[in-house]
Amino acid sequence: MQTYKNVKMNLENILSNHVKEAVKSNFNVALETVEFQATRKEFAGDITVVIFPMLRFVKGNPVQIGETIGNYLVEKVTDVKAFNVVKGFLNIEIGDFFYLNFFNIYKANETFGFVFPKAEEKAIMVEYSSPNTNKPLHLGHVRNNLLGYSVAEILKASGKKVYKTQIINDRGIHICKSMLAWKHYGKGETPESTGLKGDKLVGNYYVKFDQEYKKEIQDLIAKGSTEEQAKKEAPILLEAQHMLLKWEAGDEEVVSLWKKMNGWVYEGFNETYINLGVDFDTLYYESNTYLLGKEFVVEGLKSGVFIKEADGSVWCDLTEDGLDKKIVQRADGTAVYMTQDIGTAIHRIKDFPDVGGMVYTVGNEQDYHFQVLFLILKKLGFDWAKNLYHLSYGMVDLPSGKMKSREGTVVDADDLIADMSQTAEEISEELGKLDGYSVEEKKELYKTIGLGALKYYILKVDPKKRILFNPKESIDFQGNTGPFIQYTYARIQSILRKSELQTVIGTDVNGIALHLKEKELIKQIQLFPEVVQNAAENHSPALIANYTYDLVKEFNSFYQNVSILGADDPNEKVFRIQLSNMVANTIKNSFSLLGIQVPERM
RNA sequence: GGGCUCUUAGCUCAGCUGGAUAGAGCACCUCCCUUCUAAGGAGGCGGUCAAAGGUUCGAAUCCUUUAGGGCUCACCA
Repeated sequence: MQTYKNVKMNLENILSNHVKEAVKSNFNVALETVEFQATRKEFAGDITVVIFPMLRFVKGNPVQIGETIGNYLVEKVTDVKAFNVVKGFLNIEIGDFFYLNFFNIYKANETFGFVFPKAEEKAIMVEYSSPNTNKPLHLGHVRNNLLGYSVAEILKASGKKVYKTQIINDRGIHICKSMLAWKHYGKGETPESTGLKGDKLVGNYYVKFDQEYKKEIQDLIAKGSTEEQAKKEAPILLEAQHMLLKWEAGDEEVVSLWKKMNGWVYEGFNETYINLGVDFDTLYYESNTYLLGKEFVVEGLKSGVFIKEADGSVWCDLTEDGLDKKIVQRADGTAVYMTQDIGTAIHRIKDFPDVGGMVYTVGNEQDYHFQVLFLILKKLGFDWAKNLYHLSYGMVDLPSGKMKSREGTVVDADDLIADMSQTAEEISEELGKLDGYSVEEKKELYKTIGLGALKYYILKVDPKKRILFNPKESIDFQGNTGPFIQYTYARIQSILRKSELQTVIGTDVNGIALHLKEKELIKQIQLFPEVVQNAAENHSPALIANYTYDLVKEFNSFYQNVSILGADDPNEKVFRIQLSNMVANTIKNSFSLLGIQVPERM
């Protein structure tokens, strides 16, 4: 397994200088860098020096150069036990002491791989979720939430202070539509009276509006209107537009209905967030921020970043940067989407002065929007504008194609979570697992497993790629899946429980000779900090997911081929038990970055 | 049409500064439960890395062109 080619274990740091010295003393050339990679499994060795890049500076045969460096290292570096050269690759074998030493380091540091935030470093604000308040969350939001949450956790683990936030789109014609339909057809229904989740209830009225709207269009067409006319003139639509105006004017009745229905939605959303295991440190509401950016339009005009047209509209000319001209304020003086986002960004920095950058988790259909937004903020002269990142992700497709609310092919988030638990239950029952557990314990476990499957299935894919969400495969528990990894964790816990029952004698770990599988495991664990940093830099939970899978595969192979509790030497037994514990610990830490829980038994 | 982006095994995906014979899972075929949890392990089958050029000692990876898919180019959000 060779997932991370650029292995930067401590080894690399140790060896780098020695290799440079070897080249210096033998060839009288000062190298700036040395290229390392993990040794392929079919060759003996732990780490490999690539000789090819040196050929530009050192003249000669790569094999001979490799031999020379290898001899030097064996002689001078205690950790280097042996070497072999294949073509331009110098494979170095490391002594067991290095691994045993790492083993002792890890034992003393349970949060191995996590970095604590430095006080002087700026915080990062991560925005995700950001739904409309007129309908329930669906599969697309699930991807957004999981990605945003996970990236926030990964950034934390990499040593950043993080604020999680969202902007709630609580304003606009869409919520008026639900309100209107509820007023006309709702008969005073509430979540309590219907037993429905608030967001579901409001969503139903949004659908109801659409149905009535369509009916009215048909009626108008029957009476002789064109379709285009009818779409614009349907009474219910006009009423909704009127309602929006009243809302903006602060009409008491409209505002109180708006507050009531949005309140229902928030309660419903919260339930979904709790089920998904995501949370927020601070919230922003569009109804509070939509007017914000305007003062900076004035500033931008002063500094010449923006230009006012004859009709009064304000523009930002980005043609020199290869983009278009972008409107930032309408002729009537009202704010557009872009203005609002400018205002919100500035507002956030004012609220949290320790924030020095932001991550926006928003679908890739808005790539252009964010490119423009970031550029405008730079032009306005904010120093934090260079630390903005659009965490852009692809759509979630179904085997039947795109999700379309009109065609009823939208996968509801709550239904999805419930389905996953249900399937976890069916499979577990069939396998006869968990016999003798209480109903509550089982229920909890099914949820953990079902959610583990869902989260892993979504997070293991590179964010920028589209996901094909195949319901059948997403609940698969074999192979590269969340439950498979959870299962391995649970199995290790079982080993640890059993090991407690046995009297374990001996703790002298230093005397033992390492099995190949044990070395592989330790190497994989050693990569963890590097993977976390890499994932943080690339904003990619997929790196964490695939790393964990590799680790688990490595462990399973170990588990099947090496006796843990039945080791001959008591010291070896202790070592293997503790090594298993290290693996479990790493799985747990790694999965916590994906927001996935690990069960003690399953 | 302009811009951005994706294309790797039958299917779903890894492959991170260019390195050794391109890797997993699913599916299909062989083996392995009297041994710490078989939701597991060992192996087999399966590839023109969309296509063609170029750069390089070396390209799935970088550059150019082409084909196909997606997104986007509103005084909507």
